[in-house]
Amino acid sequence: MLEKTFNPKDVEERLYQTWEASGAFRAGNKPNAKPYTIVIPPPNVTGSLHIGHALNNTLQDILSRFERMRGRDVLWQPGMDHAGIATQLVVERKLAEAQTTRQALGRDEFIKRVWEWKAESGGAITKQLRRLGSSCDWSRERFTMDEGLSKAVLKVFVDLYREGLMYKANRLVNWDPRLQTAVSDLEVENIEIKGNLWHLKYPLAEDADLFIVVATTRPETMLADQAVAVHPDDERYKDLIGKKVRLPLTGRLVPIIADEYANPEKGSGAVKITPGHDFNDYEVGKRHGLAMPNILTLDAKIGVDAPEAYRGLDRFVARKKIVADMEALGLLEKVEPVVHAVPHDEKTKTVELEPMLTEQWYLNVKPLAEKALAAVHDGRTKFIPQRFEDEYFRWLEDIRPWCVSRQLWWGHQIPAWYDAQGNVFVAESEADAHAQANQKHGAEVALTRDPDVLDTWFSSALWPFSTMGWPVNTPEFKRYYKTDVLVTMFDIIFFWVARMMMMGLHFTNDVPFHTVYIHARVVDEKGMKMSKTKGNVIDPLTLIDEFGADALRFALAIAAAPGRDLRMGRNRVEVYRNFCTKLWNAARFCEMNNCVRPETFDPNSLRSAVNRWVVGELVRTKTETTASLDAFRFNDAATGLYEFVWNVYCDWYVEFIKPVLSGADGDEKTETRATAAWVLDEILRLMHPFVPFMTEELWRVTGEQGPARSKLLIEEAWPDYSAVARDVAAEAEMNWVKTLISEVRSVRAEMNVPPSSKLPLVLKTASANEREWLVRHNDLILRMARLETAVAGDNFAKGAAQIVAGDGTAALSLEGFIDFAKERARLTKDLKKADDEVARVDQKLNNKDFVAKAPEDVVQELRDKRVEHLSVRSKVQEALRRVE
RNA sequence: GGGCGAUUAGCUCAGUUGGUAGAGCGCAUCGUUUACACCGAUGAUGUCGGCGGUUCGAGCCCGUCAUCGCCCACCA
Repeated sequence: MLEKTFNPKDVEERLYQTWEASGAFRAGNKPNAKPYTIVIPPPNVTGSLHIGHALNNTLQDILSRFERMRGRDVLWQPGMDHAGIATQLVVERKLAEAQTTRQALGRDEFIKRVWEWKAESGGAITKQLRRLGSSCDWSRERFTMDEGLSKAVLKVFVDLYREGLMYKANRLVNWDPRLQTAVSDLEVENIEIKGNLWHLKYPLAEDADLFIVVATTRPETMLADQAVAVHPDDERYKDLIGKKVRLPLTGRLVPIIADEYANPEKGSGAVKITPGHDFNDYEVGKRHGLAMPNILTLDAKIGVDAPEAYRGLDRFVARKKIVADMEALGLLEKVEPVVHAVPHDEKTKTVELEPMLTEQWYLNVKPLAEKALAAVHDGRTKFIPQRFEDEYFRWLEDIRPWCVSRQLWWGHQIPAWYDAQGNVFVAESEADAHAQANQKHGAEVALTRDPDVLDTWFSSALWPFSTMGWPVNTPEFKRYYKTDVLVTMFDIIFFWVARMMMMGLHFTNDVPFHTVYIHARVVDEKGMKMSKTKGNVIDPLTLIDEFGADALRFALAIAAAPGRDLRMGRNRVEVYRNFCTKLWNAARFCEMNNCVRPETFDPNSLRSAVNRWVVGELVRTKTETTASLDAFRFNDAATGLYEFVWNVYCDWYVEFIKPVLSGADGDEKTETRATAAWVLDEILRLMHPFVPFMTEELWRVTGEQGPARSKLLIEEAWPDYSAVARDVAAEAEMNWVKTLISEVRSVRAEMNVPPSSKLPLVLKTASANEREWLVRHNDLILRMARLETAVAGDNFAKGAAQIVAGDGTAALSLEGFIDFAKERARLTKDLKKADDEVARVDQKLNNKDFVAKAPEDVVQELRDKRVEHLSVRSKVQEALRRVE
């Protein structure tokens, strides 16, 4: 028995456990089937499920369940990312609460604590993914810091080093002074802030009364100035090139140089050059062989190489002091307020990053990028929507070396060891490094390992194949790689997608996936990006608690236009909870009317038109749903199902069959019960990828009667209706019925008769004055009677006939009406088709411009067509007359 | 500065090769007659952002402008 309402809380957990225990999620269940693989974008181990995850995983789950039902051997590979910086920060915060620091614990102990923390709370997000219904193969869950994945990381690093692509270099890098680590170009967020452009006077060495004015937003860097640059063609400064200025505050002499980098239009036209603290100046410095001193410490304070007055000052304090000192010296010409973009850390957006000269590991990604570009250009991997390919191309075409080292503790430690002389030995193991060192030195020497770890995205880049056991050529790797589709968002195309493409192609010689589906970005109801600070975050778990996972999933799926913003709010989920309830109640209707699944059911042998019609609509819906999912049009698939369930099955079909089900027993009633139950069953299959919990529960309860179910719904097959003939006549009849009913509805409105929801019963429930009207319009009655005969058998017609005959104005013969209705529907349709064709042709031919401009043979062809259509038309018309 | 996306009913959005504008929510009126008030019926509401072009015909194609959003670059 079905409860009056569906209570998600009561069934979701139980059903999930049933599924998991059944082994339905496991890959390899169908060894002879074609594999279908999705690797999950691994959530951060520190993470908790947010609404974006909910969308991402709903879509993956829909695909997984759909393909599983279509008979594929599905591997949905789950796992988590160690998320270097994020995780380290979380654990450090915990340490701070315990009044200690990672430095106090030491590296090994700290790492141990991180693993402990991971063991404690690391499962949170996977539990939440389960609540959503995600059918991942949990037996294959991976973590980027697992032994196997770490081995893959080591091998990749060492191989790239041996190929000469991985190297160490001392360069200017984006430095986070708070975390004290390098970050990659991608992790820099430029934020516009209000600042000042200070115009500083630098006295010439030869004559302190003469000045050259430089403009800067960062006066504190003048302590490390190495030159003043002017444009070689700048008339104002031509004579000064080669002379020297005496830097105020430090008293150092630096040259005035000519370099095209100086832009005469900007500032004063002369620019101070600080190669150690600015990316452009760094290039200028290299060109002119300038020294590159660093006057900042790693936490962005003024360092020991600066004049004593400034040492130890924070960079912003030093800035104020330097401006004040310059002003006091009369060397501040003017201050101009400017808005300019300043690099910030991407995570908190609160720390200004500092260009810092440090030694880091770099990966020359250029050769890898070329392969990655080619693979998308030649279509081995395609993006949905396609426009993201352009972004991908743009980034890869202009790619710069990837700074892969991070000065953190949590992550994959770089497999490089140094001897006392600083020689580097890169190896997959310490023993191997020692072996290399021994060979070089001819004796055992002490080695120290590089303390740095790799960028988190380095291991993420290997995810599609490292999770399959690579570099070992495992059966899984052979079977499930390459994967089929990557479902992700546009914000990590560069961070992750492009890098997986590069690494995948380089190390496996194949693309990691043939399709990249870029899903929407979920924003709040006002279109604002969700963020904790704004307080507009919608918690998917709260929504699941309130409306059920099914409602949330359907709400996400039906709104899932790729690559755009998706506004999500509570009331949207409510709408689809209502839809789920509607389906539940349709099932209750069937149950109450003893619509039990028959032992066998042949959709082709149905006699009643309404049953044949609903089967046809079902077939159409299945075809469209399949096509939509094949094309990743989740919204179209969901919309089609919504409309079929609500507008076709509930609004029309259920209403139409009520009189039959309440009528006398007989073949028609038996047939209708069977059809109602069968179509409901098929709805459950089609809906299951979207709404897995409710459909599985309905599958279970409806299985309590009729033939026993052999499988869970999750294990069932996607419908195949190739043997079901679509009954065009039944569809035409139903369209006719619907048209007539709307005629009656408008008549009722005209007559001011209260509308009724049970319109197919209009004749039975007619009020006295309505009946009177109907009698007056006997013609319409007859038509209703005829069509209802065709649709629902004798019951309707009898009802109609009773009304009419009861008033003594008409009597009705029922014979021949079925054939009549069918034939008429077919002919009317043909007639309309012919009329449309003729009208279309006429429209063209009546257009003088067209006739004048179009080529002769085209016009003649249309004339011939017109004649042809007219002859068809007259034939059809004649046939129609005969029938009527 | 360069690029991309959006602009359709009060709100949120569909609209797949150009052919008479759609849904849900909301609103108004009515209705508890064998599933469902998390419901049913009916109804009102649109110069499809502006202007120009191509076409017999444009929400859809082209140009241009406007507003909003995103990405990249610059950062003296």
